[in-house]
Amino acid sequence: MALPAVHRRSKADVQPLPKRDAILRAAIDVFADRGYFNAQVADVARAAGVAAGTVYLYFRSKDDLLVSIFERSMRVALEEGRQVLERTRDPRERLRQFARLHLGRLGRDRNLAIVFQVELRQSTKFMERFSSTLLRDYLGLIRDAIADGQRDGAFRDDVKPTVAAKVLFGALDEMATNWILSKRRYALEPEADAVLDLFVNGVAAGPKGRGR
Amino acid sequence: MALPAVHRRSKADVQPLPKRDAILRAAIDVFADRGYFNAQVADVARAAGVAAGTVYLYFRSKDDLLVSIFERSMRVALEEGRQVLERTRDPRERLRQFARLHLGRLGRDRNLAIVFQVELRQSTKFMERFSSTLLRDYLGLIRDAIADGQRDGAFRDDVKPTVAAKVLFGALDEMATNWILSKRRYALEPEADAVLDLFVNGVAAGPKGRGR
DNA sequence: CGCCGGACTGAATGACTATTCATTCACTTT
DNA sequence: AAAGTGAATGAATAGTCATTCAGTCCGGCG
Repeated sequence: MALPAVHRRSKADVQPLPKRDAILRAAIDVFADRGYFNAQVADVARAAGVAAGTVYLYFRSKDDLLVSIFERSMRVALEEGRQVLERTRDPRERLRQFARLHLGRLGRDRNLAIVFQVELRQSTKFMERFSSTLLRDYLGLIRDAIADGQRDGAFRDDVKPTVAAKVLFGALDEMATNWILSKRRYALEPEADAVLDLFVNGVAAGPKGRGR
Repeated sequence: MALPAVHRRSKADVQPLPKRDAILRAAIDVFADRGYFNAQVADVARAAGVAAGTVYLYFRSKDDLLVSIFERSMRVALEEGRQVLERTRDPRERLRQFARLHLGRLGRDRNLAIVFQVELRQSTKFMERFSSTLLRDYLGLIRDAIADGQRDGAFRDDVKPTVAAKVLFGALDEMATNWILSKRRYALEPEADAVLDLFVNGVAAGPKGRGR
C-alpha cells in the first residue's frame, strides 16, 4: 500500500484538477447547446476529451454536474458581490455595481448564461434545491444593501426590502433571459444602468412624480 | 363499461372536447408535480382517467401537451390584457390592472403557475419557440401601454419602453417564481400593487429624488 | 338482429442512455 | 527490468418510456 512519492509534482497537484475543470466547462457548453435532459453524459465526455466513464471519477452523477456548475459560479458571484458592498458605501452606486457585476458575468459567458437562465430551472426539484441556499444568499445581499440605503435616508422606507430586492433581481434576470433569446447580439452589461435608473427613479414623469 | 350517455347531442358537441380538456388539465397537474421530463405520458393518462394511447388521439406528442398548455393559457392572458387596455385609460392604472391580472392568474392556479414558471423553461428549444410568439405579444402589450403613458406625459420619456416593459415583466415574473418556491402560503395578486408602486415611483427617497 | 364506424384501450415495440466495471495504459519505484 | 499503482477507458448492462397498433366495445342503423 505504499503511498506514491510525496515529492512528485506531476499529476494532479499542479493545482485545480485540470480534468475536472475541463469536464465542467464541457458540461456548460453541451448543456447550453442541447439542453440538460437531451444532453448525454457521453457528449459531455467527448467535449471534454475524456471517456464516458471518466466523468464518474469526478462527479457522482449527471445531476451532480449541473449542481456543481451552479455552486461554483454562485460562490464566485457571492464573493464578488460581498466585495462590492464592502468597497462601496453609496447605496445607489452599490446597487449599480451589483447590477453590472451580475449582467457582466452572464454577458461574458453566453453558455454559462444559458445554463443559468434556462437549464438550471428544470423542475421544481432543482429549483428548490438551488433557491433555498446560495440563491437565497444572493438575494439577501441585495436586500441588505437596500435596507442600508433606507437607514441612510437614500431610499424610501415604505417599501419592504425583500420585495424591492425581488423586483430588482427579477428585472435583471429578465434582461439576461431576453439577451440569451434575442437574435440580436448586443452587450448585456450596459443594460444594468438603465435597469438601475428605472429601479431607483421609477417611470413616473416629473420631479415630484410620487403619489397618484 | 356501457356508456350511459344515451342520446348525447351527437358525439363531442356538448361543448369543447371534454376529454381533451381533461387530458390538458391532468398534464398541468402531473407536470407540476413531477416535472416535464420526469413525468410519463402514462401518468398523465392515468390522471385524466384514460388509457395511454388515448392521449395520442388528442395530441401529437408529449411536447405537444406542453405547447398546448402554453398556447391556451397565453391566448386567454392576451385577450384579458387587451381588454384591460381598452377599458382603462390612465397609464398607471392600466399597468396596475395588468399586473394584478398577471399575478392573479398564476396565484389562482398553483400548478399552472409551476408549469409556467418552471417547466416551460426547459431547454432553449422550448424557450425560443415560446418567446418568439405569444410571449413577445404579451411583452408588446406592456410596452405599448408604457409608450402611451409617455405620450400622455405620465411617464418619463427618457426610458426605452422595451426596457421598461422587460423590467416590469421581470419583476412580476420573479414575484411569481418566489411565490411558487416559498413554503409560506400567501396571496400572490396583492403583491402586484407593491411592484407597481416601485416600478412607477422608484426606491429613491424624497419627492425630488431624481437625478444622482 | 347483425353489422359498421370510430372512440378507446393497453400490451408490445423500439429507442435511447446513465452508470458500471473488467481491462488497459502510462508511469514510478525498486 | 519487473512489479505496482491508480487513472482512464468504453463496451455491456439494466432500465426507462414515448409511441404504436391490433383489438375491444358500444351505439346506432338498415
